[in-house]
This record gives sequence, structure tokens and C-alpha cells, in this order.
Amino acid sequence: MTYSEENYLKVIYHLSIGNTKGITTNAIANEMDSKPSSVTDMVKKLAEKDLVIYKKYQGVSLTDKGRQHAVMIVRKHRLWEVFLVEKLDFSWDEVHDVAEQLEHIKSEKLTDKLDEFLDFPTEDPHGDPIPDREGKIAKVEKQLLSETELHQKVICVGVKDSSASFLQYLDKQQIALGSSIEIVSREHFDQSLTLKVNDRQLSVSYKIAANLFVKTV
Amino acid sequence: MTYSEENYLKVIYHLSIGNTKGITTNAIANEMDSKPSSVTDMVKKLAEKDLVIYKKYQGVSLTDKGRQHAVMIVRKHRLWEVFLVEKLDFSWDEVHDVAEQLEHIKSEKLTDKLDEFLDFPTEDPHGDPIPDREGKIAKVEKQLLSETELHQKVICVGVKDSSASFLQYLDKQQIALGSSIEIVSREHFDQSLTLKVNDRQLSVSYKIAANLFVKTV
DNA sequence: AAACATTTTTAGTTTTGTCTAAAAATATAA
DNA sequence: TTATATTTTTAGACAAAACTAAAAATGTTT
Repeated sequence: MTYSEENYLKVIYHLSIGNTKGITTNAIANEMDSKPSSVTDMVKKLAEKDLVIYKKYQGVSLTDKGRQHAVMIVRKHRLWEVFLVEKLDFSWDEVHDVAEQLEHIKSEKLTDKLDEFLDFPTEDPHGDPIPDREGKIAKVEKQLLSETELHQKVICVGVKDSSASFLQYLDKQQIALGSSIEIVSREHFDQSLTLKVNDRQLSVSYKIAANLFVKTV
Repeated sequence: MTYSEENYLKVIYHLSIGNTKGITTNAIANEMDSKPSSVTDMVKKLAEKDLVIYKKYQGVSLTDKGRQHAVMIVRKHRLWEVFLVEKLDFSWDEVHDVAEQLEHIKSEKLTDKLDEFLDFPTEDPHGDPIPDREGKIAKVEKQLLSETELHQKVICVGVKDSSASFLQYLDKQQIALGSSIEIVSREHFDQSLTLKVNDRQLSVSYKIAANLFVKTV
């Protein structure tokens, strides 16, 4: 399995979540900053190897084999992120690019030993679940802050967008995983929210709330 | 810098040690399990980039820039080996293939943080020196056991060959870095040696002794 | 349902890194 | 020092993964 094939599988996997239909070549190309024609070529190759199901013009979906591969890449990615943050003192906005490289290291032993070394973490630094060595992913109860009721007390448990700029914004506003949050009021005009974060009052745009995962206390 | 270019630099670097003349394309091809013609092509590309000096039929040598790159790859390789052994409980014969992959991860921050996390080790699990972040390599006093005098008390500080089979042999014979060794006698017929290793008597072939680095106590 | 717009695929190139086989240069031997 | 053997390079091909431009299929309107 090449580096490139692995990246395709990973992207198809991520696009498949909450998406029952076939993933279009356009969507994949978009996600990978490549061209649809390149995707068509690669997808044919993946289909040859029984990693995806592909019918011309109908989009692609992962086979069980393909999904298993993809999940293992996600597992490695998230374990390495935990390592970088917990052991090497990286901040949560710095880990993505390095983990993007580390996720391709091929050694089951390494992955499992790393998992053990980190004490079998269940979530990465952005609150995303870490598949276990069988590929099983623990279902986490979470909802978007934007879909939470007024005055409901919740705890921040994850981010939907994990871009550096968003994460740095959260740092600046002192919002982190574990922060307790309550929506104090909603502004009808622009849907912005006034929050109480760890007893501090704070106003955020709708977009921020739509990218924060929370759970009820 | 591609994965492949880095591998060439690394191989040229290793072949250059204790070799003042240009490294032949044949020697490189041999080391990389590739063909001399492939090497010629790559070497031209590296010369274009000022990483090596190359004159047709005269072999190659590293430029300062090329050597610096190579040393950084070696640094990463050896740091990761320490990580695998010290933190993840790999044995010294298992680390090479994984480190071969990890050495290509591009992140100066990762390398330096890893170095710090490991407490700035000066040697890898096979006794090879780890270049510092400037690329400086501490000179270690060591000699081959095969060139050591009778009854001289020495300590094992490294291996010349770090193949899994040799390392596993050493494990079996309970020879490790730090073992105290003394040559009790030499057999004239086949140059085999009788050793006293940590007060245990042991007979080894010349080849074994010619692959063990020791230092005088 | 025909016309138009959009999406997807095909066909043909390009780049990177490899190879084989032949040619050229260097090294060795008579 | 000429002949022979070995090493190294060149020339031409190939596979992987990307691209552009054109063709084909699908979707959307009117």
C-alpha cells in the first residue's frame, strides 16, 4: 500500500462518515487538492485491490477491507497526536501536519506499543475517538454547541474543525476540552451567542458554536 | 527532498566514513539493492542540487550541504531507535526497519523535542553516536575486540554489524553494551577467541570479535 | 423531452525513479 | 602496449501518480 493510496483511503473514509451514498470523485479531488481525473485513475486502482467499490459515474465507497485499512491509518494518526501533545509538549494546533506523516509508518508492533505507552487513550487532543487495535471505535455522546439549548450546562469535548486558526482562537479565548460552557443568550440578528465559559462571559459567532462539540453534564 | 534522495544521501554518507576517495556508483547500487545505472541518474540529480560532487567515472562525494542533510537523517534514525528501545520496549534487533521509516519524518521541532524527551542521548542502542542538532558528532574512543590484546580488560561499547542475526546471537550469549570482556586466549588455527564475559567463559569466532567495539577500562 | 450545464471519464503528457541492454571509459593482464 | 575484462554511463522503456483538454455521461431547466 503506497503513501498515496493510503491518503485516498483516509479521505474516502472521512467523507463517508454520515454519508450513505457513494463519494464523488469531485469531492475527493476537492479534499485532496487534486483533480477529478487523477481521482478516477486512483479509484480504479483501489477497486482492483478490493479496497473500494467503484462504478463509473456512481462514486466510490469503501469495502470492509478498505475501511479496516483506513481506520488503522486514523488510529495511527490520532495516537501520534496524543504522543506529540502529551509527551513532547506540542500544542493541539501543531500536531496535524506531523501526524499526517507519522500515520504512514508501517509497523503494527509500533502502533500497539505506542498505544500501550500512552495508556490506551480513547480520544485524541481534539476530542476525536481513537480506534482500538481491532478497529473498533467507541461511540461518544456529543452534540454541537450550536444545537444546545439556552442555559443547558455542558462540557466541551471536541472540535469539528481542527484547523490551526480555529484551535488558536480557542486558546486565545481560553476554551479547551473540559471547559464548562453555558449559553447565556442568543442574538437573533446574526445568531451569535453569549456564553459563560468557566464562569467567564464571552461572545462568540455562530460559526464558532457550530464547530464545538459538547456533552451535557 | 524526496524519500529516495534522502536514502541515497544516507548511503553515500555511510560509505564515505573512513574513505577519502569518491564513492563508486557500484558501491552505492550494491548498498541500496539497485542498479549502477539508476545510481548514475540519481547522483546527477543530487549534484544539480549541490548535495554531492560528481564527475563521470570518478565517483561521488558529499558537499557540506549534502553531509549536513545526511547527518540529520542519521540523527533522526538514531534518536528514534533510542525511543523505540527506551520507551516502547523494543529490543535492539527490532528497531532498524522502523527507524528506517521514521528517519524521513520532516519536522525539526519533532526531532528536537524527541531529543529532549529522551534526555539528549549521545548514543543509540547499538553504541553509535547521535549527532546533536548542529550536526556535531562526539568522537568516541573505541576499538574492535579483534584488535585487542590478550588479558586486556575492556567493556563492550558498540557493534559494527547491527544486523538482527548478529544482535540476536549476542543476546543469546548474554553479551550487551556494558558487558566487561577479556580475551583469555586465541586459537591459532581459526583465530577464534576464548573470552571472559562478565566472569563467564565463552568461545567466539574471529568474525564475532571483528564486529564488537570495546573500550579499555 | 429537448437543451443546456455540470460532473465524470478518457486520452494523451509529464515527472520521478527505476530498469535492461548497449556503448564508452577505465583498469588489468599478457 | 596492445588485448581483455570490468566498471560506468548512455539510451530507451516502463510504472506510478499526477496533470490538461476533450469526450461522454448525468442532472437540471424550461
